[in-house]
Amino acid sequence: MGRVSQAQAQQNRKRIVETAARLFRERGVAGVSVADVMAEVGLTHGGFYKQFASKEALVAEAVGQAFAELSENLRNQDRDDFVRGYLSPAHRDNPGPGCPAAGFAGDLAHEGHQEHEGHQEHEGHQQHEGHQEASAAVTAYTRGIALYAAELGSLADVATLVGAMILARATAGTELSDRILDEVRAKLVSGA
Amino acid sequence: MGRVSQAQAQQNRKRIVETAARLFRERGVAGVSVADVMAEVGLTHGGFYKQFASKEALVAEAVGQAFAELSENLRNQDRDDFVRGYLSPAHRDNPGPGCPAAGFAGDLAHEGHQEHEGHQEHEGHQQHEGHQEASAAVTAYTRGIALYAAELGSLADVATLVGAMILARATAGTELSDRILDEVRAKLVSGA
DNA sequence: TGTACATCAGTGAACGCGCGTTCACTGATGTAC
DNA sequence: TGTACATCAGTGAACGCGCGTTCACTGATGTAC
Repeated sequence: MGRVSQAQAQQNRKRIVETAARLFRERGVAGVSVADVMAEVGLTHGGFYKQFASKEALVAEAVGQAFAELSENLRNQDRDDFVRGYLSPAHRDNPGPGCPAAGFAGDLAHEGHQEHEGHQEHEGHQQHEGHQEASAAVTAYTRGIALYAAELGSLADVATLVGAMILARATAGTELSDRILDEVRAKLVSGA
Repeated sequence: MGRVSQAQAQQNRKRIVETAARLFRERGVAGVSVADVMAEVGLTHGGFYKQFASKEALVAEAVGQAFAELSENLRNQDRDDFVRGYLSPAHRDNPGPGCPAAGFAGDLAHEGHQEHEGHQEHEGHQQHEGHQEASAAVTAYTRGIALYAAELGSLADVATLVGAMILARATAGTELSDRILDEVRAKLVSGA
């Protein structure tokens, strides 16, 4: 296939971000290759770099996209309904369209720790005082968490929800997993 | 170097597990190669498979080791002290000897999701009904969480602690990160 | 207690594989006239 | 409105690299006598 209309290209780009946002939450960033995302959209992997500078850049956009979806969700239901849906087995077993704070946490957890990929010297800046600029993905994530807390009213409750979902997923298939959801729901939802 | 005494070999094995338990928490399982672990211990990577069946087996042992360390920790101080230490910037910035529930969560989060590594057909069992046996690492993790909850007295509090730590680490370097620790501490510790 | 031999922990090179990224190429789109 | 040409989104092969794992080899350890 040769060139494609600007409108089509723009739509393809959008679908790449949306698909990545879902796949990354399902399998983790490391578990999804650029080729996987492109194939799911129906394109070949080579064209990816016409739209994005790197996989890392896609991750950052996907994080932003996922939090935008969440924000929509939060505005369309009251707190208790949201919390009940959040702490459901359905949400635990279907992370694709689910919470980005829980879905991306594992991939960003170790971002601040030196030893990672190439990175090299990163221009002359030589901020060797351990300062380390945050990646675009981390910045998007942080903004998302702040927004989350603002809409839910409590930063501690966000931590509880996200912790419960991460633990419920890590222990999925066991009785403990269900108990986590139940006990936290009992604590966060007034009427049950 | 040729053969080594059984005592020495046993000690080497132990050091490999302890080193892995620390490095995995610091940089994530994917961020630490078998060669990294062996080099840190002072050995070459080839010998690894004389002691372990695979990297996956090491991960499982490392998870068990880390939870054993945590258990020791929990028994040696009262609840409020533990919680205060847990929600400290020191713990956030130094995950190596820290909480395994938070340190390994990111690596086990997507274990239950089909698409992973080779895995092949895994013998004739053909439990294709989506059942998927839990990996040894997930089993060790689940046991650890249960023990954690038992010693802390509340599964919901474990979720809150772990969620707070994961979010604080993912947002490390921002003002929000400190706020997470402060607000959750205020909620979980009676005397401030 | 000594001696001869088998064992096997550790070495270091090599293998396969997947993935992020690059690149020459294609041909429809967009634009200049 | 039509024609000529430049642009550039998408294609598919290829590159480099790191990592998990394997393997022939070494030589000190453990054991049998």
